[in-house]
Amino acid sequence: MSARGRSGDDTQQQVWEAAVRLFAAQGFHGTGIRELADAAQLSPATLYHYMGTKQDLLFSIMRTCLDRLVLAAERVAADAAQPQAVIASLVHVHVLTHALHRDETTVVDNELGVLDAERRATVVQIRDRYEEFWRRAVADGCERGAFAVPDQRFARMAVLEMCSGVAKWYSPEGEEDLDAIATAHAQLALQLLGVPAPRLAATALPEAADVHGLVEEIWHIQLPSMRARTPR
Amino acid sequence: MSARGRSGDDTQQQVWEAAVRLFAAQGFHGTGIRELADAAQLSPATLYHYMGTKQDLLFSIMRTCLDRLVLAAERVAADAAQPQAVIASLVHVHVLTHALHRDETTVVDNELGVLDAERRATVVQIRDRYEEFWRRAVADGCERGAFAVPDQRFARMAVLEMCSGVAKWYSPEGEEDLDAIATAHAQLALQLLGVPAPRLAATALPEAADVHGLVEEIWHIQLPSMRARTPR
DNA sequence: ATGCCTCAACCGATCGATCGATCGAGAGAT
DNA sequence: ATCTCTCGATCGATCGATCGGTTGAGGCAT
Repeated sequence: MSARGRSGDDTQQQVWEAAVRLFAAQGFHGTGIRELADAAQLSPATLYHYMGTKQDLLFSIMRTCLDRLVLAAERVAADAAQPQAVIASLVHVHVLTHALHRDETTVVDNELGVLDAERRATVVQIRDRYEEFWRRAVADGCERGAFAVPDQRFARMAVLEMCSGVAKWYSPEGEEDLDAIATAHAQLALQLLGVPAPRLAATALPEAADVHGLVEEIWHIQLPSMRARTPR
Repeated sequence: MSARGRSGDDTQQQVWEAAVRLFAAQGFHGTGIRELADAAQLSPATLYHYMGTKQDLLFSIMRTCLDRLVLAAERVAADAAQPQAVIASLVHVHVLTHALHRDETTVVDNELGVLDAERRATVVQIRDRYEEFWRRAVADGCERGAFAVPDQRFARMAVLEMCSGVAKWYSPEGEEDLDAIATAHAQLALQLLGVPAPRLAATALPEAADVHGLVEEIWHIQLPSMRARTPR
């Protein structure tokens, strides 16, 4: 299928990984074409065969990452019924994936301004679709009296920011179990939303195994068997 | 004091403002020397007289911004006694200043990786000193039984992220009153920290006027007289 | 099997533009 | 006379992107 070398798919993935790593570490404008080509083990000219322009590459990264989030949110929202359960699942998925893909998160969050107006609008639209799931979950919980917040918009942005922030400090070398982190953040999110302590204790948090299956399918990854998925 | 033109202090400030605006909008590497000089109404050579190297300028911006935050946190921590009041004041100051100086916040948060190792370490050290005030406030509240969180570190990072996030969506053209936003976030932070609703209602939130004085002094700005500082 | 064709994969060389930074010189104030 | 401030001109390096051209595997007719 190819002339001397890796298959196209392998190369495509190497370009993706190199770009995400370098863009996250040094920024889009801080990463040169030659540097990117070296990291992907290609010549600059060959790199263009795969990525189009540099901005094309950035755009495809952002689009892919956000599309996956939207897809996951659709599934979660379709499954769970109680607003608390929806929030808990959204938080679990968000925290899990943002911690596992810190570099992607960094790129999506920091380099939006690099895109031209048209592409930025496209990306923002996908992001808004994602946030819409959170908006509905918060509004739903408030209507049913499950949540109590001074302002729904503030609360939504606060929960989103606090979950995305995990990508800024999480390190896989740390001792914390990822599911424990996700569960703790689900609890913090529900507390932020004004769920009283007694009712919080009675809330059934999502099964980690269910979330894992969803994440593994959409992100095409194999989660390491995490500790204590089914306690002894 | 100068040859034909503004005074040195004025020029310095114009460089600061141009740099903060451009670095925030296009990133450090995305902003050229000539572009920066144009925005500050200087020639590229004159620009170097004021900023040193480009990275010197970035470093001084970050240092100044974070020093102000630390100074404000020291004052707040010295004034208030109850952990709830400390958190509420920290949140109020943080939200107020991050909303009023969105560009500074963007630069400090996004361009840390640009600095060389030594300067980055210096900046991180100041940031850590700031976060230490939050750590103590959370720990204090937990020890006294005022707060209830699954993990103090997670809670601290969550509150910080949610407050900083205001800079990402706040617009001065919006209808919301800044003090109302800050107060709402103080309430959300206390809820996140597990303060039960009844006790929260009984908590005295900081007087907006006090916080305003602190902010005006440290940031050298004049806050517009805000609506309903003393409700009729 | 053999020869031929096509096309994705790949690259050395190089384009014009821009990058960050510096120099020496001049202008004006003290 | 000295010092601060100003700038046009220009440095070498690097930028993103494109060019023409080589390679070799897979398909096809013989």
